[in-house]
Amino acid sequence: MIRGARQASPGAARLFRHSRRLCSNRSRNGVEGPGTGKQDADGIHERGGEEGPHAGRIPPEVLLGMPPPPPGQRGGDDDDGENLRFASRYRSRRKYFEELSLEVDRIVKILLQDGPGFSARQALDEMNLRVSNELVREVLSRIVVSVDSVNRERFPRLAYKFFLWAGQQEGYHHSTGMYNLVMKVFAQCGEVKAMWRLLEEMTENGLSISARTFHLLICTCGQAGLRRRLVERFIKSSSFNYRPFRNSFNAILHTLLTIEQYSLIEWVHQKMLMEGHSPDVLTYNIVMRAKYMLGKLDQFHRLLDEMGKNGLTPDLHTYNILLHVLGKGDKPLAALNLLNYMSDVGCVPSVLHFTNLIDGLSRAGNLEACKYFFDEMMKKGCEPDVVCYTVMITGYVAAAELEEAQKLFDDMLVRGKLPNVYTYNTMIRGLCIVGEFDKACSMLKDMDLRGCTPNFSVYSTLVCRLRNAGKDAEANNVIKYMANKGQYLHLLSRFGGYRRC
DNA sequence: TTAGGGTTAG
Repeated sequence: MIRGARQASPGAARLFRHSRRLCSNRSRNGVEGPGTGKQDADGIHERGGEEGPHAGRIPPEVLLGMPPPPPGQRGGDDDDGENLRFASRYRSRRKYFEELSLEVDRIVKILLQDGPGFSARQALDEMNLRVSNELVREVLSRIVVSVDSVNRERFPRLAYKFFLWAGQQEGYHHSTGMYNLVMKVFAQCGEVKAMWRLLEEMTENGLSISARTFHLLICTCGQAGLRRRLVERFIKSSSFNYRPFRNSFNAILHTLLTIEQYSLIEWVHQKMLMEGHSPDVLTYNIVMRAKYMLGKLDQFHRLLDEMGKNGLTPDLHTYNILLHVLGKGDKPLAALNLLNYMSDVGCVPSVLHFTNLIDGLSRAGNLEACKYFFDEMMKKGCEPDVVCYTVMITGYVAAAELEEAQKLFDDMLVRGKLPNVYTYNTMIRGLCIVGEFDKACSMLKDMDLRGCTPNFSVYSTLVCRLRNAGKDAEANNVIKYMANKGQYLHLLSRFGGYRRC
């Protein structure tokens, strides 16, 4: 047993599981199911011993970004040579990734042993590795996904030790992406000062700074004042890799949108105008979304007008937000006109547009219009997907029309659309609302049967609703069910014993 | 990381 691994936290165990995680069948909600591999006494999963086409390693077709050609599909004498070349390339790439994965395993083991009496640096030197971008990225990525509350002091040090060592190897230079990965480890562990030091180092080394760097840093700024200062720094920075200036502003605005900093978007937009940079469609779309989120609908419409006056043509994103706004404002007729207009100007509405509209209408409580557009969408040959179904179901659940919700739920199964964790959560909540607790509980099991791993919210919804209905025994059964599967044990305390939610 | 859509409760 390696030293270091003996005290392995679940995060340390994940360091070894990560490559398998990539090749395992992830559940539809993106939440890991319980590990199925063998475990040793320390909780570190052994490699191998699995069956199936993806056992133990990243499927090469995933890494290659292309599927292997199905046997027989590329037949014909002329294709034989190409098939052979493809197969050979495929095999050599697979071998490369298998070897890479083994090297990463060894490096991780060495890093975990680092401490008094063991120099990880020396052990890494002795490996005589050829350091590549892929190798460094994979090691750092494993650390990123393995950080937890137990190792959050140790892992940044290990990551940085490896990062420093790798940066000193001949023929290898850290890229912006690699700095971002270490920064991500620091961010996860609250090492804010270290992140800023890395930023300085990137600048000193002449590396460009990306929107990702900005994203990582802005998330560490707790105060609005700090966020503004960071924005200013990025706008002025010659190493920020977006030029001309409008693109720098747009990159910043877009990042702010992803972290829901709507007021800051307004501020940056004003700054952009004051500095004389003209907005483009992307700028308008982002700022309009921010205005909508802030409830400033008058300004939203003013911007829309202004956009047209400035000669900018709305794009599919503009239509998306506009349809949602019309739906939320319960304006189905205007929405219908807009959909027709979109088709006329060659921007054919997609399932996303219909979903956005239906979502808005459902929030406005106009289920009749939701159903109308849902049917219209299908008439136009646009197949509703799981999100669209879920939006419709959510509308019916909100109106406590469970029969309709159930019909849609059944319909999506018939049409081969698998419900996901959002859909189940909504159905379970709806069934609880109308007092159908037995059905709600059986739906939880149905999820598992269909390979959809419940997330903690699903359990939480069910437990809280059961408790609020005075069904403490049933609630405890759900908690036991969850615990028996070994899921979310670290969150068990949130249920707070036997009290009501 | 220059883009789109969905749940809940805390």
